[in-house]
Parts: sequence; structure tokens; C-alpha cells
Amino acid sequence: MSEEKKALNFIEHIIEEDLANGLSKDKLRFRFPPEPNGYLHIGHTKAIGISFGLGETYNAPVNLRFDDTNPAKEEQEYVDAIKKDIAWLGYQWENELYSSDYFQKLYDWAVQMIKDGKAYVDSQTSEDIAQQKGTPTQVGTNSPYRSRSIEENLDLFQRMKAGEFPAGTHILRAKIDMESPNMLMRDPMMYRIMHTEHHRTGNDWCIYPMYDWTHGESDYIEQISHSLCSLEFKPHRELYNWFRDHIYDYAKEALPMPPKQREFARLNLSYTIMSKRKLLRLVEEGIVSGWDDPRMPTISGLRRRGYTPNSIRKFIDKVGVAKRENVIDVSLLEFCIREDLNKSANRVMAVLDPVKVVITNYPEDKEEWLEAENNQEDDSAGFRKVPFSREIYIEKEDFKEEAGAKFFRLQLGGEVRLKNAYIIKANSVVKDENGDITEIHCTYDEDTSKKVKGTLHWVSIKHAITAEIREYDRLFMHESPDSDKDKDFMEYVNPKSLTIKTGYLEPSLADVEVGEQFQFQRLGYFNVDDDSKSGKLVFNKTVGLRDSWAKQKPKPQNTQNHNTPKPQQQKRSAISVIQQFGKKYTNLAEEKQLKAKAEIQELAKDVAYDELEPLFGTAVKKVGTRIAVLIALKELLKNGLERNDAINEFIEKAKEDKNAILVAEASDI
RNA sequence: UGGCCUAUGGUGUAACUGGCUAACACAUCUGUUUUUGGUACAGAAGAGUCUAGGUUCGAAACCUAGUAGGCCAACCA
Repeated sequence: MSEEKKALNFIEHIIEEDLANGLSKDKLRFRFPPEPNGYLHIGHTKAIGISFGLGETYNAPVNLRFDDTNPAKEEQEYVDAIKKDIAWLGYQWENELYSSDYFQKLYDWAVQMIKDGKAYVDSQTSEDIAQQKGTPTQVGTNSPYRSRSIEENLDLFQRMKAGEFPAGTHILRAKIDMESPNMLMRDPMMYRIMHTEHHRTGNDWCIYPMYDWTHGESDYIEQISHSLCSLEFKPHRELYNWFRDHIYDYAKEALPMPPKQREFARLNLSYTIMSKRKLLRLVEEGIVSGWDDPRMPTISGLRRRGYTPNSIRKFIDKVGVAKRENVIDVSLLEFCIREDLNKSANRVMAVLDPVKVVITNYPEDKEEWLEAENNQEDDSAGFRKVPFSREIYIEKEDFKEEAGAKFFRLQLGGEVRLKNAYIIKANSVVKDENGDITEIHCTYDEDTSKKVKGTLHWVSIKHAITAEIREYDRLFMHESPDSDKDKDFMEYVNPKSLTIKTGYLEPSLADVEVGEQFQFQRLGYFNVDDDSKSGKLVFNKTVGLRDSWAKQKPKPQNTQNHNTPKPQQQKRSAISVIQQFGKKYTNLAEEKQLKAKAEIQELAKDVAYDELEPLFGTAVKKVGTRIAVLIALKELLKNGLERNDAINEFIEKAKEDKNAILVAEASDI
């Protein structure tokens, strides 16, 4: 258990502190509370990872509670999908619960609150109520119904429940403070009338409780110790506590643990969106094939794409937990899945963009079954046989008639190794009337011990099987598609996010099963899609291999411009380089300091006084920068700069400094 | 114009709660190994912690002011 202490995140710190202050460890209890109105996405995985992860580290129960208080949006389909996704991720919930289980209890407590004068029935239109609510910068005003008698409130509320009123005619409100700077405290709504059938309670209820009232008290009923949610609920905390503290008075004997809410920043992933509403739009408008389209950031989409539970959990672990807004680069997610699949996926050969190679000195009717290692990262993975014959496919990209020494692949007159087979040499090409290469004629050499620079994957044409290959690019062309308030995120949809190809695969893949994962050697990781059938295989590209060769080539497409040169790194002005030296100056060894000084003096020739003067105001504690500025200034003075008040003042201040180097430099004028 | 939250390399998180040259991961760039331009290994570059003051022997951390970003006015959650 003594794994070296990992840095705790702020939530873990809070729990540790609570434990240190006397909270018993067996009182710890968490929950994950999705609303069943859509599919879970990678963003939810963070919340799942936090609460279930805490459950695992503290060996505490974690409830799965569906926050199902809005029958208009919620469906059983989503409940099922959510359960499936959480289980797939490998988490186990203690209890499967529903806020709707607590409707009666909540109702009873609401009645109690009315009796205590803490809640009242309002009978205005929603417009009037919104009007009286004020704005964030303007206080609200009291409802004319605020001072109804307890008897009247009780009567009305009971009749609301009994279905005597149409929707929208009455609501129940908490009586708090219409002048609170927190809008949520301005007499928030507790119940509304909805004559809508609920997916679990059917037509038992026609009044439904609102989130703030329901959520916190559900936590309380379940005796959750720490209720963790995302940052936008921070302002709700005051209300959460208000409800909780009142109900605690009614129920503290039976329910001794008052839960506490804490908030963390939600996950954002670059080049995608996380809003359920917006994801739903992609589904409804047919941009994607469904919630589980492999391009979707949903858990079901990632699963279909070939992401493993392990890789996702690893990812969540790596992104950490804090309170500031963040955008995680997709490359981190890709790193996690590559790392996982590298160890587990068997390697096979598939050619996706073929060109024919004829090995002219290989007998026409000959074929050999050569041994190939399944996975060199896994000794237990074993070997298989791959057929070789006179005519094979290689990738078009792997051949050039002429190329430089940095091209390790096949070129005329050059040699290359065929993975698991022989070394071949390209002698000539056959072209069609357009000048496109249709065949490459090669000769092979049985001596495979030779050193050659490149190794290609290939597939024997007559043995190859075909498959549909689906390759994906990012769904959006903008790093944060929904961040622009003036533009609809749909404008950033990448029209080329899906490419379908026919691939030629080695015959060992003839009877793969849905979900199986492979590395197509030199190309990437692929899995068998749900649509795949024997005889009509379909593969998804999960993620490509890292490709340091591709980075060296001039980029042909421009959709990949997230690696564009950083503007600051272009060319730096002399003054900024001087500042740079300054930052390190006092940390440098003496010898290096002299070198830095010489460089600053050199750079000073390219610096105008106007650039230097603003730096005179550099904070006292940034001694290095002041030294560098002083050194540069001395150069300017040496070259004829007139002294002025600002300069004199700067030098005088330097002479009085605590730092010896600075004083020395200043005195030496 | 109000209230609340946040600010640390390109990105994300740390820094044992005020104490060594600000750490780790991804990304980037070099090498070495390699029958995957993958993996692995070795290394480099990149941050005075938003700014300005202050407290302190000592501040990324504490205080004040400012700046920037986020959240808050659904009978949604």
C-alpha cells in the first residue's frame, strides 16, 4: 500500500482534512448523478472518475443516482445507455437509485417547510416571476403572494399535487431573500406543475421538484459525505446549504450526515464539444450516424472507435482535477490509447492505398507461408503465417521513382525490406497513359540478413481479403468550436471527418469478430466495427501511429494546423532576449554570467533607448532583469546616449539594492 | 453596474501548506537501438508562477489594488 505518495488534488485534500478533523472513514460516501436525458461523454468520464475513483481509493460506496426530475426530457433508453457505459468503464456502483424514489419524502418535507413559513405558493405567470427576479446587478422584488397564509399555501400545494390546476398556474417557492446578490437565493422554485408521464413514476405525480431542491436532499437522504460537481454549480452551493440546513432540523436523528458540495472544473477537449444538447443536434441533423458514431466524444462513440476502458481511465487520471478552466489537447487522449494498444494489439499487415509490385525473379506459381510475430511487445502473443507470392501490394506512398537519402522507402535502384519476408530491389515501373504507376518491377534476394534502411508492410495480392476501412479526422475544424458566441458551432463541422476506403488485408483476418483490435503495421490501430459481418468486414481506424516522418514532410493539408509555429517563437527582438538573460542571470555560475554579460552587451547595440526605459520600472525583486537592463544601459551610454532623470534615478536605486552584483554594476559607471 | 470563482513552460496538473536551481505528463526538438520512420532508451529546449505594491530573513503560496478569463437573470440539470 505504500505507493510513494502521489500529489493529492484539492478534493482529496479536503477529504483528508475532514478525516483528520474527526470524520470517520466509514462515513465517506459518494455519488454520480447523471440526468438520463442523453448519452455520457468523455467529459462525464471525469466526473465519474473523480467520484468512483474516490470510492476506490477510500473503499467507500458510490451510488449511481439518476437525477430524473424532468419527465419531459428523460427516457429509459438513456438510463440503460448510462449504466452500460459506466459498467464498461469498469466501475461498480453500490446502489442504483433515482431521485424519483424520493418524491414522496421530498413532498412531505416541502409541506413541513410551508408549515414553518419557509415556502409559499406563487400564482403569477412565469413572465411576472422572471420580472421580479431582477438581474445580477439589480435586486429583485417580492411576489404579491409571498405573504399568503400558511393555511392557504398548504391548501394550494395539496391541490397542486392533486391535479386540480393546469401547468403554469402555480409553483412552490422557497422563501429566502429577493435582494440576495445570489440570484439563486431569490425565492427559488421548488415545484412546478407538469402533467407529463414520468418514465418511472408514470402518472403518480403532476408536480415535479426542481434540481436544487431535489439534488441536495437526495444527497442527504443517501447520506453522501461529499457531493462533487462541476464549477457552474458553485453559486448553487449557498442554496444547497440553505435547504440542507433546514431539512437537517427535521431529520437529523435518522440522517446525521449533512453532505457538502464541492466543485471542480469540467473537462474540455480540443476540437470537440461536450454539450449534450449540441451533441444531440449532431445526431438529429444527421451529421453523425448516432450517439455511438466513432467520431462522437461520447463513451459509446469512443468504445466503437476502439478506445479501451483502460485508456480512458488513464486519460482521466492524467488530466487531473482543479478549479480552472481548461482545454485538454486531444493528443493526450491519443497518447493514452496508443500506450494501451501498443501492448495489447496484435500486429497485422494491411495495405490501404495499394500499388502493385511484381517480383520478376520469383516463380509465378510459387507461394510461401512465412512466419510473422504477432506482437513483439507481448511474448505470449505467438506467431502466425503470412502468404507471400510473386505479386504483392504495397502502399503507394512507400514508393518514389527518385528520392533523396532521407527517404527510407522503396525507390528505383534501391533496396527495402518487406516485413517478415525478403529484401527487394526496384528496377523499373510500368505506367498507364496518364503517367500513373501501375506496376513496380522488383527482384528479390533471399538473404534477409543484410542491413537495409527501410521496412515496408505488404500483402500478397492473390491471398488478400478486402475490407471496408473507415478513417476519421476530427469532427470540428476549430479548437473550441462552441467558444465563439457569434458563431454557431455547426459552422466548424469538418466535412471530411470520415473517409471510407477499401483495404487489402492479410488472410489471417478473415474471421475476426466485432470489437477485435489490431495494429495495421506502420499505419495505426484499427478495430472491427459493429457493422462488420463475416465476408464483409468493416474496420475503424482508432488512431494512427506516431509518425515522425510525416512531420518532416511539408504538410500537404491544412486542416492540421494546430501545430502552427507559435508567433512568439518566430524571431525575438534584442530587448526580449536581454530580458531572457536577465531572468536567469543571478542563477548562473560566474563563468556563464560573464558570457551572458558579453551577449547582453552585444545585443544592446540593437536596442533603442525607448525600448529600455519601460524596464526601469521592473519590480525590485526581479534583480536579474534589472542587472541585464543596467548592463544594456551602460552600453547605450558608452555609445553616446545622454543621461536623463529616469536613467539617473534607475542607477541610484540600483546602487542602494541588496544585491551585490547589481550594486557593483551600478557603481561601475 | 453586483456577487462568486480562477490565473504556474505550448497544454494539463504538482510543489509535503511560507523554505534547496519551481516538479511530472503530453506536445516539441536531438541522438541510440530496432525487420514498424512504431516501441524502448538517453538527452535538449521551454516558466522568476498575470501586473504593481506590501508583509517576511525568505512568497508561486499570505495581504491590497489592478488586469484578464469564467459563472450567475430556464416552470433545465
